Amino acid sequence: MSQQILNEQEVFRRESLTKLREMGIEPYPAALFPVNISSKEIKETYAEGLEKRDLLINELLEGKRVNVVLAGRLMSRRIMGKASFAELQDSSGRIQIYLNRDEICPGEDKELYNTVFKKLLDIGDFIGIKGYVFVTQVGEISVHVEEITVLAKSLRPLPIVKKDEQGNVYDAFVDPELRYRMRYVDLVVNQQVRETFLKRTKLMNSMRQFFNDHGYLEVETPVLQSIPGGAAARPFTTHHNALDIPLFLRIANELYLKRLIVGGFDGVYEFSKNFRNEGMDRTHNPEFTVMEIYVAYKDYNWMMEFTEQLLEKIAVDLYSTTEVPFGETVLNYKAPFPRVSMYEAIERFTGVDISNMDEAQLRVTCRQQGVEVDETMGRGKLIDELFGAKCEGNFIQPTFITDFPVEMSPLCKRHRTNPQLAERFELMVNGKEVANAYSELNDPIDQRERFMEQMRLADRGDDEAMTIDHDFLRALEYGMPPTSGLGIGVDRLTMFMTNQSTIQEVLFFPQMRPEKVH
RNA sequence: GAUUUCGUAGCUCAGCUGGUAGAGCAGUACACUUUUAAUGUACGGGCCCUGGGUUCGAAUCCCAGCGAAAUCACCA
Repeated sequence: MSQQILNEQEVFRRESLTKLREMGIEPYPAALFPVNISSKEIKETYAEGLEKRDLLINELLEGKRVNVVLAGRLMSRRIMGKASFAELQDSSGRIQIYLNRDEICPGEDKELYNTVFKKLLDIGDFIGIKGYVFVTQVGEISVHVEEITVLAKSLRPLPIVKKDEQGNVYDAFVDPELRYRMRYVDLVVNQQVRETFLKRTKLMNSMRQFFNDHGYLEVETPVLQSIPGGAAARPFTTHHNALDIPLFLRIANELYLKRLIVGGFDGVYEFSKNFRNEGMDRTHNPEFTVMEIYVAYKDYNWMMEFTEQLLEKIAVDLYSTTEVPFGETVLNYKAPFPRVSMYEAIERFTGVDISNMDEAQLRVTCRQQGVEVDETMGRGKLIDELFGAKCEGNFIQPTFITDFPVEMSPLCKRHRTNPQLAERFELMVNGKEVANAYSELNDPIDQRERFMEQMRLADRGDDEAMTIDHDFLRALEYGMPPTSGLGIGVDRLTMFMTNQSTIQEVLFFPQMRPEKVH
């Protein structure tokens, strides 16, 4: 057991804790506190229709007196002798509270105000108050406190962020390392961080509602998989002791959802935490969330319409408009979105029509366009590189890119009119991929061949090639109806919908190197 | 993985060409019965990320390490 080294302020707070107990006040009481209103409800309910003069003189208010019980953290104090103002922060926001010594301590004993409130309580402590609503001389809706209860003592000083009348913020808690490592502090102190995460939840709820309204079923599929399929990525590996087998954290849930379509469900979706053992940067975290949905008897054209309706709904649910600011621009999610085929996109941004080129011609074209390529790259990979380098970043407003090379899409049905292409689209927003969808490959023989092709790639040294999943093939052999599937990067979509430029800002607890202990 | 920048009080930050530390907020004490970045007076608070080196002397210069951020590379 190592001795915790306390700074001066932590020592004071522990002393206050002891003194509270000596006074017979339990700093961590067990009983519930009968909260009956939130700070936001008070402000919304009483904001209108009350003349401040009417309310200022409390005696005049006897008839309209509004008793409230609320609780939260003490976030600031302005002590003026026998009266004090403070701010209480609950999950809905902050409200000013007013304490008067002789009202809190009606008898001779003034300890509760003089000692407990003024000395032993600190910023960050949880308290409960009972009192009534009033409006101050300058018009701020406040709570006049009649009873105060200690609910939980805070032993560490919070960063103090102050704001002036113009809304300028002083001493903001901004160090990203501290904010990510101690997200709880970040959330207490930075209102806008809290807003971002509320929007994230709203976004996911909006998606759920959309899918449920269509009658699709939310399901759960295995996170621990013995064959990490459905995507091309390096997995995290683990081991099951009882079975004595290696297991992998899923890199995708696609193959399981398709098994459920085989099983007879019309539409299934899952918010899937996926895990990929790859690099981290401002758009990649080792664990991340993808929403995948599979709908039977549909194709990728249907899915495009479904996707743009979904995105439009999300924007409206979050902002009551389809226009969402992002960085310097405004993204407009008003459906329909433009559809651009990959060949068209490449022609638009390079002036070269590659639709009839073979591998050798493509390699020359790439080099002419200044795209680095090597001899191991096949036709599909070359097109992908060309698109990534020359086109991708140009699609700022929501745009569907359609008809990818079939080699890059081993789980996707061949295009109905061009067997070199796949019936696949990606939704690009702000130059980044947000969603990916297929007319799903349901021909078991073609699927087996595609897996074999992946194995050949693996033998050639492509460590991202997919592993063959025999049970999945068996499922397809029983028959999967024509199906369209869609995957949406929830973290990335949240970034775009909340105007954040790093994934860390939309994950409560982004992956960090372990903190050093000393 | 590469490059660059950063790491000083609980928080936000100063600290020049080397002379072992400052401010604001927060804290402590006192005053103050409607303040709101409350105010006034006084006082505390530092392994200057860690470890080496150069030097009479290092927060400062050099090297290494640890952590973070940005850019690039990689990456369905």
